Amino acid sequence: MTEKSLTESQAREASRANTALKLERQLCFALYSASSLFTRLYRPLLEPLGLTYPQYLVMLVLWERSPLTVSEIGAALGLDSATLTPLLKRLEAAGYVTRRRDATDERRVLVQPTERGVELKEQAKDVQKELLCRLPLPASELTALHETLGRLNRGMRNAGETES
Amino acid sequence: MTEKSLTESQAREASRANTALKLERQLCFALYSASSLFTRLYRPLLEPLGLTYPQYLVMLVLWERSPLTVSEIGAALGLDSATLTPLLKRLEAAGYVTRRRDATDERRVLVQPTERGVELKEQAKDVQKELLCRLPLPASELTALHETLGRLNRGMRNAGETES
DNA sequence: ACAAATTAAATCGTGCACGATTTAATCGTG
DNA sequence: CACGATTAAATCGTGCACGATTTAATTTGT
Repeated sequence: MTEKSLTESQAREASRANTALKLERQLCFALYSASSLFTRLYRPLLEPLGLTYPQYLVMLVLWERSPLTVSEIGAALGLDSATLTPLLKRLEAAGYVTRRRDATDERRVLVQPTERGVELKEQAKDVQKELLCRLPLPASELTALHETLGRLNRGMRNAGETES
Repeated sequence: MTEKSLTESQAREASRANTALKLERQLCFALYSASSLFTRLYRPLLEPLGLTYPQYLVMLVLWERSPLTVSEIGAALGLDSATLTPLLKRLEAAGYVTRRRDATDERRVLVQPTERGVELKEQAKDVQKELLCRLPLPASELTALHETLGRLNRGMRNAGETES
């Protein structure tokens, strides 16, 4: 390799790398903003139900299957007991869930929607309908986004487990 | 419309609506998880630099252009002074930025990387390279994701401004 | 059967996010 | 010029997120 070709090659290589790094920086902003804005879109609609966005996510999990232990909810959302315990206590205080020790294993706490918590599911559907109207993308794009995020998330979960 | 056809039509309609609502619920999880996992992937790499992820985002903004006022940083990231003021004070305490009142308008505070803060930019590039390796998607998919998120974010920003 | 290891939840400290309010500087209009 | 309106940042209170530690129940190895 001559001096010149080496320099050119290095320049091309550096340029490609810089493009990739720039894309990644843009992705930082895009992902952070998307998550914040999505939450912000939900907040005023959830407020009348007395739910914050993380509380809503927990209720979504519990509406699918219950009772669940704190750890099971945590596995579904990627949260630990330090975050969930106080959140669940607030949901309990609001009358939306019950928390009780599992009789067969006293270490576990079983969480389950109350009757009021189950009723909330129907009101939440109206919120979801309203939000869908406000989302500016066609369903096809939302599906594509969901799939891409799914691949990304699976990969990131692996990267997290496999790390040194 | 006969009883029967009405019922069938309604059933199809309800089914389509339920599919859309389910997609939206899945998107809630996917977006929330993606943002959390992305942050979690960055965290151990940023920790040696003494930066949290939000602090890193602020530095990314300041590396592009500075000095900026608190409001300008806030506009770039969708954050208000209640969040930024303490964060910037921590960055200042770490020696990465300076904060000073704008002489031409004493209401504003100008924020600017210190020499140390500028040096950090190079170390951050190594972090970005490392993270890119750990990301499980090809550049083409990352680009597509960035574009889709861009459309979504523009739309959500409008929806937020236009709301009742 | 029992001690050590493991597991589940709770607790503590720090930092981010945000609505609401406060303080201070600037601007606009009479 | 002056005074009310606006703007910028800071402050306060509440809730989420997470690393690290603690407490208590269960499991494992002998």
